[in-house]
Amino acid sequence: MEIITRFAPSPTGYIHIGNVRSAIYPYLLARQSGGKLILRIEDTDRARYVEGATELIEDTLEWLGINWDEGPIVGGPNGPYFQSERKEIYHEWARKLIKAGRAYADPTPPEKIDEYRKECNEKKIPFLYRNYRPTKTPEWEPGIPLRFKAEPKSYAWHDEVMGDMHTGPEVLDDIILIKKDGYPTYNFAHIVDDAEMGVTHLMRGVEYLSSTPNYLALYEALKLERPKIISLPHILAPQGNKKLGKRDGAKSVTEYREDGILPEAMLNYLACLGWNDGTEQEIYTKDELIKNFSLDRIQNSGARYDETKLLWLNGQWIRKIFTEQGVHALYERTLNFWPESAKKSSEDYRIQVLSIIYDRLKTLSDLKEMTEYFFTDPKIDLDFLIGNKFVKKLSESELESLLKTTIAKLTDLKEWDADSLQDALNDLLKETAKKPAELFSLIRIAISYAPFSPALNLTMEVLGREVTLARLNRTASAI
RNA sequence: GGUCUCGUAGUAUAACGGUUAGUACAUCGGGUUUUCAUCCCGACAACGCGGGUUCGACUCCCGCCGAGAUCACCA
Repeated sequence: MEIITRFAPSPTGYIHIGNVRSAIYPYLLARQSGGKLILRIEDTDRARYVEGATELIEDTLEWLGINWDEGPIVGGPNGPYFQSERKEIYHEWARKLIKAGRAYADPTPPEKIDEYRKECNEKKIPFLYRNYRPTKTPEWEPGIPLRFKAEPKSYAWHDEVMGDMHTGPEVLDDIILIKKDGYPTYNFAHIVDDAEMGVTHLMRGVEYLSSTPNYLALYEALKLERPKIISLPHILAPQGNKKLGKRDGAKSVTEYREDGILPEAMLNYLACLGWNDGTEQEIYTKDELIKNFSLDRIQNSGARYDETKLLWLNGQWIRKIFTEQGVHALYERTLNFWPESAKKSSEDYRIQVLSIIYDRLKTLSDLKEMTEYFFTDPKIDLDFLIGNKFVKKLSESELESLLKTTIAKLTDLKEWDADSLQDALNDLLKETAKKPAELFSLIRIAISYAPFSPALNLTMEVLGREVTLARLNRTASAI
């Protein structure tokens, strides 16, 4: 049997890390089995609809490398893929239900319903609308909400993540199928759509677990086969025990793109939050995730979102891309992250810088802070010298003569490459009888005035003879 | 309140009847001729509690405690 999964967001804003996993897992499952992923936009709530949200969702999925087989943009045989354009389909199914005596138009005004609810709350008994069913119901027509006529009974089902489930009749109620405005509720629409689109595996957040019996009743009344049900635990906010949401400052997935997170790292991190394959592997490519993913190893408790680990993974991925695909491949990813001053320099030079700095990057945006001095002469700040625990022991005249000796040595250097530079530096250590910590710190500060930088010889090689000597001279005369 | 779910180090997780309870991130030490990072080595640190069942329980059962979800003409 072909596996067909779906991701069905409502276009009310961006996708954040708390809910993107319900796109990732269906994607992995579909791809691993050679099945299909459907993207469906659930836009039946016109009040909450946000212009441009659909594009935001598509953009996020594309960035993560999650492509869909049916849905907006790509189309498909079961369209339209926007619920707002499927009104007639829902009405058709609704009429079947009415005909079978399983749905009724409900003329009760909302205020009356609130009263019923209050009454129950006061008596501390559960509020069930089916106990207040109107005795006389009109013919259904647009403008009147349509309710399901529930039959109180027990249900048992299997949830691929949560295990065997069962509930009593007390959870079944007359849920609204079609709203006053003629649009279906989620409760009704998703069932119709999943059936029409042939969805076999239904993955969604655990928040739907408690309404599942009502959906089961609906499948039954509609004479539909129910799909496999998979409830995904929540991702928890870093603080407290709440599910991660926009109110906790959950950033949009694509915001991480601007922050210099690689999509590979993001996908890797999110997929492994609440799922593991039982091995001790930490770094997974998309293909490895597809290959190893399995429903039965999805965690059944919530997982806390931890940005530290994401950052670590991102660093790993930066290095992985560098070693496996080369500097150029990594460079392609960095285009938007260089400091302003880098624009003057050649691409070739930027690539040289990247190849010596890449293993210090946690995010691509670190480039801005970390490479400035490669492109523009740093401001001389003698506090760097005073603040260094080795350099500060040396007197001013000593500093000056050390710099002079270094300048002389480097001026005479035949070849300006990493090896020759290292040899020269080693000679200087001998000649001046200084410790590496003293001499190298001094030189490093003089040419970069940065809190950290790559190995000295590599930094000088990339900067070039002219710039290196000029910077050493500048410091020598500033002391 | 009803119904349902979950509970291994700070975090993510492994082990699912017999292990010194494993791994990774974080933290703290140490190493790799300067710094920061990488890399390597080491340390700290966990089975929510209480009863059973069993020769033996993190693992099975019961109770408690704690946490979460849901009870909308939102999805």
